[in-house]
Amino acid sequence: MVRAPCCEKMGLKKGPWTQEEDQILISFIQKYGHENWRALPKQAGLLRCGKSCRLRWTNYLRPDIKRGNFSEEEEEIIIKLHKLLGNRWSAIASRLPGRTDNEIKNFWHTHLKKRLEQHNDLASTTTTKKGHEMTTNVTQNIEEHHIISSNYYQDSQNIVAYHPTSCHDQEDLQENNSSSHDTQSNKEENMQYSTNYGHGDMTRFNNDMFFWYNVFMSSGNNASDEIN
DNA sequence: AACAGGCGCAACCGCCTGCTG
DNA sequence: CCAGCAGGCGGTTGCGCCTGT
Repeated sequence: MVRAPCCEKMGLKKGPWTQEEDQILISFIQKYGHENWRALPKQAGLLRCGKSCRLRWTNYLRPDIKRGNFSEEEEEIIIKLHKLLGNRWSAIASRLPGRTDNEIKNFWHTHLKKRLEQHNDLASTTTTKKGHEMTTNVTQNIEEHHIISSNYYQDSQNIVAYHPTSCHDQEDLQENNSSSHDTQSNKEENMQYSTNYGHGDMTRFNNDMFFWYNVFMSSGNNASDEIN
């Protein structure tokens, strides 16, 4: 399949957006919406490609974007969800109203990644010293559990992500807030464990189900607080 | 005061997926 | 069923700012 030519081949502008461009984009979207990103810059009189406009809008100009530092609660949620979902930033962002995938991705790479690495170093030395003594920190519980759960992920041919049905209410709520979020993540929200667990795996399945249910409920509570 | 290196973040790039004709 | 298009996603880059020397 041949890829459609992008900005650079069309003589369109690249790089940082000016205030004027922002203003044009905002007022155009407020008036006409953004049904067709590719046609939008032409209609709005912007020398940008549609992709660039979409990015600028979703990551920066959208009115419902929450700017500023991440709260501790948000950090916790990101860490938890990253353990669960991996680098699927849009899926993580869909649970943090007002935060964009780009923002979360940046925050992860600049703050949390390092912090967790340090934390892991500490944890490993602690474990060496104290054997299996573990704190009751939720993150550490996830750490342990991830070993099992990541196997489910890796075996994606048969096993898909598990989300408790109780999360669907939250998803429904968030659909209004983040309409731009992908069909992929929505799809995943609706996924259930497949029935590929063998009979002997059902205990593990139930334990995992219970564990992740708790994780989601605890993070979900925080998220719904944000919404309400 | 000047410089170098690191950091943070906005923006870009290329691939993937879903939709449509 | 297939090709093309548009939107979305995650990885990466580039640049301005900050901090340490």
